Amino acid sequence: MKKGDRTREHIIMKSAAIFNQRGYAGTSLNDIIADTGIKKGGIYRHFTSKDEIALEAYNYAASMVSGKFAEAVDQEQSASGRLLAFFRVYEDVVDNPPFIGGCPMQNTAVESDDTHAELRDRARQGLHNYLVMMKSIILDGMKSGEFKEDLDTDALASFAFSLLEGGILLSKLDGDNKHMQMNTACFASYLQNCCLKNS
Amino acid sequence: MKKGDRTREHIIMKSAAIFNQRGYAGTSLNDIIADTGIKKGGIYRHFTSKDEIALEAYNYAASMVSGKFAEAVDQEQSASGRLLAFFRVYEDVVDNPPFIGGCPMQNTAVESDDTHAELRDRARQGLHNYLVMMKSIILDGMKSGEFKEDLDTDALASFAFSLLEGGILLSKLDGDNKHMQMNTACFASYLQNCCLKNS
DNA sequence: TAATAAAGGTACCGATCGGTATCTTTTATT
DNA sequence: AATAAAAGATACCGATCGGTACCTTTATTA
Repeated sequence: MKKGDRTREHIIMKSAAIFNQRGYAGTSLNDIIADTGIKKGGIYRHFTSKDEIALEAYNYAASMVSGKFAEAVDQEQSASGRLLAFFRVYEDVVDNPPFIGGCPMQNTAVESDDTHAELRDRARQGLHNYLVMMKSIILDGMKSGEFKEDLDTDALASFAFSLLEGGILLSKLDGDNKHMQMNTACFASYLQNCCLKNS
Repeated sequence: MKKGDRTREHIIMKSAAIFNQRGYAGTSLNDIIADTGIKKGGIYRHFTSKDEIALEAYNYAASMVSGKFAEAVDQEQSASGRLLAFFRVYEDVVDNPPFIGGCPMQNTAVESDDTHAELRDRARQGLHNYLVMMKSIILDGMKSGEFKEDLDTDALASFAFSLLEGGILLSKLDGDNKHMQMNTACFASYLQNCCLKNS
């Protein structure tokens, strides 16, 4: 691996952290210069524009989070456990989120939905991927006999993911993990009382 | 009412729409000038800074939404109906949100949590107000016998509000109200199966 | 209607924005 | 070790940023 490639990765990692905390419009090249220690000329050797940095940075941040999701899901056997694993990744969103600044999909969705079509489309694609993952978990649970057979997979996936993202929002804004914790407990009891076969 | 006061309100209304769509960092004074038709000198006669405009604009947008919440809640008699009324306000978040750009609290929370302390504090105060409202509705439902007596009001309020905000996020990002609709249905069935007295 | 206060427009300020041309230094290749 | 290629720093570009001084116009009051 060449020096330049390592530098490029370094820029992406550092700027991903800044973009995920301050947003696209709220991040300037001088912020990136300050955090990477690389001057403007050095940065623009590896990227053609701020836009390109932002897109690469989003990919990096999103892949970090999805890696932690996959890791948490793989540790669980039951469908219920796998759905709840998503919540565990964000259980300490206040002090130890899977990526600094919180959920990249959420941050990008909220900032870019009306302003930056390319970033919004990536967030949208991420959303679809997660919903597909969750629906697949739910379907497995139905096939294995863990869940009732008449569950609406679309509805349950949207429900779970909305609750997760909403919990992240509330806990980050309040500076208190309690909202995530209570949501996780409520979702667990919902699965128990409304989705499990013997309920 | 003097001319200047009307102009000030006009600036606040217009800029509230811009800020709620593009965010604080993403909105420039030239954007406000373009939308209001008032030149910089005219604007700065009524405000001391972009910050002051943004804070007033947030108050305006937030009050618009909370007015629609109050209106929707007042139309319902039961505690379940009142909780579901919050969802109805955002049932067509894609094409007809209570305020253009979506939920001001959500937008402000996500953009300003790491960057603009004053705006973040207003969003945080708004969150607390809504949670208090919801807890009060739940408590009323418990007292009236509609709800079980052992409900955790904090948990149910966080749960409901998280689901609402998460649904707004998903539906706006996806450009499809279905997530809000499914969440509303799921929440209704949760109330039915887990909160009502005879369940 | 004349005087005065309020409101808004014009033109500018220094700072910062994203981006580029060019030069020097470092790295990799032979 | 010599040389070529890659990487990074410096210095600049025009445009736009938020903000202000000052002047003209419009409302308001006497």
